[in-house]
Amino acid sequence: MKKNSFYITTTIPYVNADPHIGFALELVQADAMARYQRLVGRDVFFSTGTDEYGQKIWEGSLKEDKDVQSYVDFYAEKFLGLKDVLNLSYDNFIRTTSGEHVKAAQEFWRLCDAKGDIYKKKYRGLYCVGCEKFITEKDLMEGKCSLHPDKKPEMVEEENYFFRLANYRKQLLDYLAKEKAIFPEWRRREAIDFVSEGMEDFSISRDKKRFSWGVPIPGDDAQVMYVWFGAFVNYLSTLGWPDSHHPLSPPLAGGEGLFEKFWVNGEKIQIAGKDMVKFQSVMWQGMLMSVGMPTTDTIVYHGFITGEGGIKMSKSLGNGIDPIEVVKEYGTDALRYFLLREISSFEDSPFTMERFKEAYNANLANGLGNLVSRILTLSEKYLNKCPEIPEHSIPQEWKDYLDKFEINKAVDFTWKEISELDKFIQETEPFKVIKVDEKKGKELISSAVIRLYKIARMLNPIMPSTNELLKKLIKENKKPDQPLFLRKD
RNA sequence: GCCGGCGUAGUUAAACGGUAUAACAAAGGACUCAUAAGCCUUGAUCGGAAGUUCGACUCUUCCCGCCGGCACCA
Repeated sequence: MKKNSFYITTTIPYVNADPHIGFALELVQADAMARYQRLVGRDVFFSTGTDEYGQKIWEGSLKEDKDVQSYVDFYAEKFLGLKDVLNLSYDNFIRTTSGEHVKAAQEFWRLCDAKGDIYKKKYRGLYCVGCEKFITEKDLMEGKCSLHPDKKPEMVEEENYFFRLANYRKQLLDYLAKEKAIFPEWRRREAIDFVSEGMEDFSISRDKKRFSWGVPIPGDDAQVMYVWFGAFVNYLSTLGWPDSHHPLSPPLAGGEGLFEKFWVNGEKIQIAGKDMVKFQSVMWQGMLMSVGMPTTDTIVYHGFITGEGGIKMSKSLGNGIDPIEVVKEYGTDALRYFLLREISSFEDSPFTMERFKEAYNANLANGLGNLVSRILTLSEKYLNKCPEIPEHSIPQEWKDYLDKFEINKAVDFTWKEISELDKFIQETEPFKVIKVDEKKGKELISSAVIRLYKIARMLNPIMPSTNELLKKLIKENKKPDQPLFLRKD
């Protein structure tokens, strides 16, 4: 039996660059799942936000010669702007620099500390004065820092706080033994391997002497929280934890707050990139175990968007795609369509404008758009009003796909219906029948309209605006004034 | 090096121990309600080699190529 409350989050990106297409994918996937769950009648809370603390941010602000707060405000604004660009339906946007979040992160720290899972330990590592940070083997070139070969790396010792992740090895393995813990299923092995192959405690603080842009640690002025530790807590602070009364929502019926309703009693889903497995499915789950909170039910990992031929997108190659530019030219729903259907839900997929245009012309202009014109032109001309639409006509197969997070398959299914409806018109020829047998012709047209409405319903999570427009046109029995999707040449 | 994934028509993908399933692109055809759209027809011997089997794209081994993980950069 499914829980009625459904909670879904994305990861929160670092605000040191413009939003890229990969994060747009994550947002749109989460949004589609949130809309789907609402469609089937569940109570949904969908959260996203930005991670604004940490060394990279600090360095970024110095580079742009900006005050760090105005630097993060500037970039956070861009991420907030995606709400309109991508037509997102999130319920809250949490910034890690917000007062509520800082408070929550500190409270979480206290709970872990009270449990005895936080301790101080000396950390020894190679420190590069040029980089002003610890460097690892990978950064070394012939024993010297690759960025500062003139400066000799020093062995430096620093005392940090550590989290006793290793205490939770067994519990984590039990957690990861559940098939539902990770989607796609085969990524679970990666997490299990990580836990069983000598997973160690991890450091959760940084010395303020080096940088201070982080959440202050309760009871220790000399250190700030390491970004990971604090950032994870956004999944709780966005629900108003630890306060039971969140400004977003007055206490719910029965005195239950958002945190209780969604984190304690709801189904909890996180969406993240495939590089996050050990962070989200291991460290974060270990932290939840420490404070005795329920773990995340399922974490769904998507692949990366690449350039032509599976090559990583990068500025130097100039093969990057700006989601905002795509939306400007093709519209929000076209981008959502492409991300949710043509990009694999789980694996890496290439995104090029050429590919995008082909998919747009074939499936949106020639496919959906043309079908809508076809049917509504006939119905406007020959029917007095919209035929009666049956209440429940969402196919179970479509729901099954979405329940497994196989968004592309759900969209494939929808497009198969579109193609079959095209064939139905081709074969039954209502446009001819209507001239010789009015009753039969009207029946055929009505049946096409009803089938189109069913398709419109399935568009709800994928292309929300198109879904609304289409339902409206069908109800009003009007053909569109302008093509839904103009062909691009 | 170790662990895992991948390599199928021009492209993106699917399937299965018994002679390969689609979509897009391309070419040709009959039609016309529609956005010169839609419909029909046409192509791959499955990265390479060997083996198991009556039979392998599907199982095993080796090789080649690509990708991810092997933690504190997020």
